Amino acid sequence: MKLLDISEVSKQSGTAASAIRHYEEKGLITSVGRRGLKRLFGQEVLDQLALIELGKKAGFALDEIKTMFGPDGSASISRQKLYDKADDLDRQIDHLASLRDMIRHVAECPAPSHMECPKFRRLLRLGGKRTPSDHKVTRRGASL
Amino acid sequence: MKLLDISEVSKQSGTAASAIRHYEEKGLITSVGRRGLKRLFGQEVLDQLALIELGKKAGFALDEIKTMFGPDGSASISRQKLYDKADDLDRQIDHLASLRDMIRHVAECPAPSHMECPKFRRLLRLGGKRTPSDHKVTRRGASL
DNA sequence: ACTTGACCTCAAGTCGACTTGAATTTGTAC
DNA sequence: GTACAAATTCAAGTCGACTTGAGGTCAAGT
Repeated sequence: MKLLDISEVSKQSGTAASAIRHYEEKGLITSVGRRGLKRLFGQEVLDQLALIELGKKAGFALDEIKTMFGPDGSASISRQKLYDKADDLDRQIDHLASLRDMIRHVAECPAPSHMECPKFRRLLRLGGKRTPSDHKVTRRGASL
Repeated sequence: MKLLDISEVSKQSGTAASAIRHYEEKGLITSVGRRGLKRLFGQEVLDQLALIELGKKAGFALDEIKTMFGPDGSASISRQKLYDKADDLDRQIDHLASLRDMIRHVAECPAPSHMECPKFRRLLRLGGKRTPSDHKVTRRGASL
């Protein structure tokens, strides 16, 4: 298997070299060795970085990402914790959808002040509170 | 209309007093006056704080929230910008949904290593794909 | 042999959103 | 009129995720 130096990894992943070093230091990824001083990485690091990127976009801290998927990409974590995280995400998705609706509404509503618009106020209340009942379909396009 | 002092606002909104002061300093909210040194707020500040909370949950920076809804809660911003934000949110929701699917999958998949599971890799690629407007994401959450 | 440029380490800096602490000023309660 | 809790200001600290900078090392090309 071909080994990559840090600039190669950086180029292919779009992640800054300094960030890659940072991730290694934090234990999210591992270099397979060195040539002189220079780190060498296996191909799998690209997948791991993609995973890290995704986790970050989802708003997880590096430490959380690290515990979600083990250092080798395997799940060393309890099922329950994973389900909890998934539920967290569902909640966060609801928040985002609320805000999106609210913003679209603001863009269209003719009311002089948004706070005077009952629809807006409803959306606001909806976004701030947690209703265990409503499971909205928020995702566009692709199904699982 | 009844006026609230900061501790009342804090209690009713669940926002720390220090945070409320911080928001005022940044211009996201305004106190309507003082009694001695003490700030007095109108009822509307509660709605504004709810709005700020929501915006934060959606991953927006305070400055962004400030420009989204004017100081008085009115939209002083262009429609186009609002639509753009809404689109950002849609994109972010997709990311979250991808990660959620991935996590649920990890919790259930029997494959020895997730990277060996084609379904997992598909989900990873799906979540990692770059949209043209997707520059450096420095902050957690949405760009712009 | 030597210069170059990519890479290294380690410390310190940055940015956003607050929090914390110290010193001070009130309005109210006794 | 004095004590007290609650507010105030302002400066500095914290946390996460990096970035930046200074100074050092090394393999490869000329």
